[in-house]
Amino acid sequence: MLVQSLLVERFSQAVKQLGVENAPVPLSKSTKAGFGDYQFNGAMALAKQLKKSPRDIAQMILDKVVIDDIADKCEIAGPGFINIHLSTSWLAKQLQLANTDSRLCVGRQLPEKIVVDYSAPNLAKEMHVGHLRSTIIGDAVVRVLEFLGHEVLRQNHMGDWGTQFGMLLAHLSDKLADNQVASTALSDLEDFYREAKVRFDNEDGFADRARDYVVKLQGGDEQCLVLWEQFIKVSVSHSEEVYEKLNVTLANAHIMGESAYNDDLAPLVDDLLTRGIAEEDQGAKVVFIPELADKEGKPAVYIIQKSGGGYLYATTDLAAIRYRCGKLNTQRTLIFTDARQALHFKQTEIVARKAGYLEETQAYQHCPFGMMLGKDGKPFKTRTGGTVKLSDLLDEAIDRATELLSARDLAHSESELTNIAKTVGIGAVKYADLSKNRTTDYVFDWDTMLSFEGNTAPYLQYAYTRIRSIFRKAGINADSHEANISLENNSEMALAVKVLQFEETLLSVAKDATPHTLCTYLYELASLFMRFYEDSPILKDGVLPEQKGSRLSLAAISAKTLKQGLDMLGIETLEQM
RNA sequence: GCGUGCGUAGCUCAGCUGGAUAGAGCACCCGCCUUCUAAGCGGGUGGUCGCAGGUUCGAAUCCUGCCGGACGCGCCA
Repeated sequence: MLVQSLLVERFSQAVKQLGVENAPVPLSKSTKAGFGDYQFNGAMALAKQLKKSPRDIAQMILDKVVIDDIADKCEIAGPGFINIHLSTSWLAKQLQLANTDSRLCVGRQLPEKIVVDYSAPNLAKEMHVGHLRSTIIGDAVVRVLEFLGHEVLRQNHMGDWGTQFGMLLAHLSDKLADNQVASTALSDLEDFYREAKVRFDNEDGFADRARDYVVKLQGGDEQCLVLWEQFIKVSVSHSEEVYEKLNVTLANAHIMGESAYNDDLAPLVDDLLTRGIAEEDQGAKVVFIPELADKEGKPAVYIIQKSGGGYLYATTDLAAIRYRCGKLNTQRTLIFTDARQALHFKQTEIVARKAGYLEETQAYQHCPFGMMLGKDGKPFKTRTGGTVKLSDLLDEAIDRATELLSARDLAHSESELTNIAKTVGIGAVKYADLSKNRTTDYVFDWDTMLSFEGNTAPYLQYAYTRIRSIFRKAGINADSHEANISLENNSEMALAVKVLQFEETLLSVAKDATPHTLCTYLYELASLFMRFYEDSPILKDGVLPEQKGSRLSLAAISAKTLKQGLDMLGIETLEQM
């Protein structure tokens, strides 16, 4: 149900009848509870044009607008606002429809084929907290897009082909020669990387061997590839552990690492050269981009092949576009990486469009996110200067949840306790990250990240368990409870309006790739449910049977919406906590 | 130097196409558990929305300039 669109439609009809063509119809949710549910703000803007006072115009619009079926009353307020109070019976009817529909009356969009490129860890190292954002924001967007009916192709553009692999492979080959097994040698990737780096910097001849390995690897040397595959296999299994713990939908099948495009790099450079899009400059193959010229008219430079012959990530990303937009024929590509790469993707898009790898109808959307900073405002590091491993953060979250749970006197079994701690802890970490606007830098703080109070995932999960508990106690199946709804008090009304705003929230998330708006929505929904819960008793004595049925329906649709919404954030719900 | 994005309560952050008295959470203060889970609810303290102009009936939001710090700008990804 798209309430706002419906109202916009009605009001634009009315405005048209005033003889104004193409006037904007500024209509939005009301900013305050006393101002109705939605407000129309267009009367003021029309005052000059129609040479009438805004309040008179508001009255004229009210005379024309057909809205009696949706709204109980519309009133003119202040300079000429029209405050719309939705009809209680209409709201009740919409809620009932949603309550009996498995999709909560959220429509399916015209399906698009969409590639979502996210997570993309560097396989040379272990995943650290910085990878959290790309992974879970991307995953949430994927889930929303799929729920809305799109065909989504997840692609994990893993960093599995860089220069640093020479060093790592040289080190690994020595370890294996010492009869070590790859999985034990690589049990801690951070340590392994550090050891290799020390040797690279200090040990005679090691750096040369490392460089040799790079050349051999990119040249397709058999033995070298075997070694590489062992390394990748162990490293990928590390990431998979994290994905599993994080409840992320990324799987093995979604891996499309940098190496996957290796064979296409040389032909791609050839193609751009022969078509005159790229040229040689200072020994390198480059594309000049006049669209991004500086003040003196000097075009930006986009290097696709180094003077030594090596390829860069620009080449790989162009190849990725060729594959996704050419072979897979997708209509939209979403890429989640940090904001520092914004210029690179802008240039990549320009070049790809010029070369025709990207058609005009194909959208290419870089979805940047800010850096994670420490409390001092500098890039986040541990006290010793290293990064925080993602798996350590998640373990800490589960530990703190376990601690909190055992301090409570609840009759949970050991296995329930483990499950609740995991669900709450992981949920809290994910929500802390997802609830922030992704585009700006943000401060990492253990206590904020691992808080279980206020605007957090546990709050949402708790609201859900409260509802489940009511149904358990009443012995009623929440999924099949469809009693009539009648909205009688303010908290019921407010909750009802919020429930019906679910679909417009999802559309906004899908359009802008911003899951934090879904977080805000769910928090407001849960918050309104909590208020309803406090002042509208359901199972207590003195509640009339119809009232009980209606309130149970309201609780049921709230629970379904919460669960569905949390599911799209990749956050699990619980029956009890 | 040029470009991108940012500056909102003590802290962490929302604030969509300009709308009425700028909102949450945390922290702090005061209330609320013999009846649906207190990971909760109600109330309170706390703001020159970086500064100065401009556009507008109306600006945290749009434009310009300045200040502050962040990131990026030819062989890393």
